[in-house]
Amino acid sequence: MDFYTLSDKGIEGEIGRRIKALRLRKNITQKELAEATTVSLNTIKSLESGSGKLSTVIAVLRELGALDQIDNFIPEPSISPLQLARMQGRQRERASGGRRKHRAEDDAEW
Amino acid sequence: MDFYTLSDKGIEGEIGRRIKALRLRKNITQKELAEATTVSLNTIKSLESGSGKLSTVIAVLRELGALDQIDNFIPEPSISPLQLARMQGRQRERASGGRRKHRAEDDAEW
DNA sequence: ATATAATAGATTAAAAAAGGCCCATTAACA
DNA sequence: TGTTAATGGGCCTTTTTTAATCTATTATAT
Repeated sequence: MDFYTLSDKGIEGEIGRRIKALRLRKNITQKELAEATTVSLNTIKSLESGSGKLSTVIAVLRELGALDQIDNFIPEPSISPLQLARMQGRQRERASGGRRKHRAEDDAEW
Repeated sequence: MDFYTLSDKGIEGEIGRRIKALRLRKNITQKELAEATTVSLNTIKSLESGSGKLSTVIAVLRELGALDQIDNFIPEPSISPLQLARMQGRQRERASGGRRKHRAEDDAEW
């Protein structure tokens, strides 16, 4: 599935559908899920239709036993040897290049 | 990394840190990211500290070129042959068992 | 070493989500 | 087939997020 072909709204909807599918696979009702996560039934409904807070997603995924997926979601970005060399081993804390007239094309170089 | 050992707040923080790391890896400032996603600078700050809406996460991940990760995040749940048989091929649309006195232990059977 | 851009934090108002409640529809049970 | 629990949608109030702006700190380029 290529999410880049979808609009933001489209992606939200797809995520909602998948969460619902996860819940149904465990045969849990929205009400049960709401009670288990201590969020309201309304919030579960909204989430399954695509809108909600990040914290809600996390609470629900925990209850559905799908928390480990988050690791793939936003993986710990690894540092390229090239960058590591350029920065003498230190981690960059701020984006930079601001004082340049024309910012160099972002080097996505690896 | 085992997210189940973290609290919800802890996970939110970790996600924020990873998004920030993704941004820094591309050497983009918060301001630039805000303009590119048409969300405010404030919202980017908040997101990187762990709070925000699902829609904000999506917009930011799109801009950072990490949208494809969502597929792993909440994978399309596959149906087990067992369940498929029980339901005569139809997809379940509602959780059930509600009319039972004591709900059977959720069969996570595959 | 200095200058400055990047970032964190705080405040106020507007927008959206969350929470609680009610009503209508219908999938799934018996 | 009849019953009813599960779900969706609306409405209202409370809480949280977003947005805009300002101040303070400090990493980074020169």
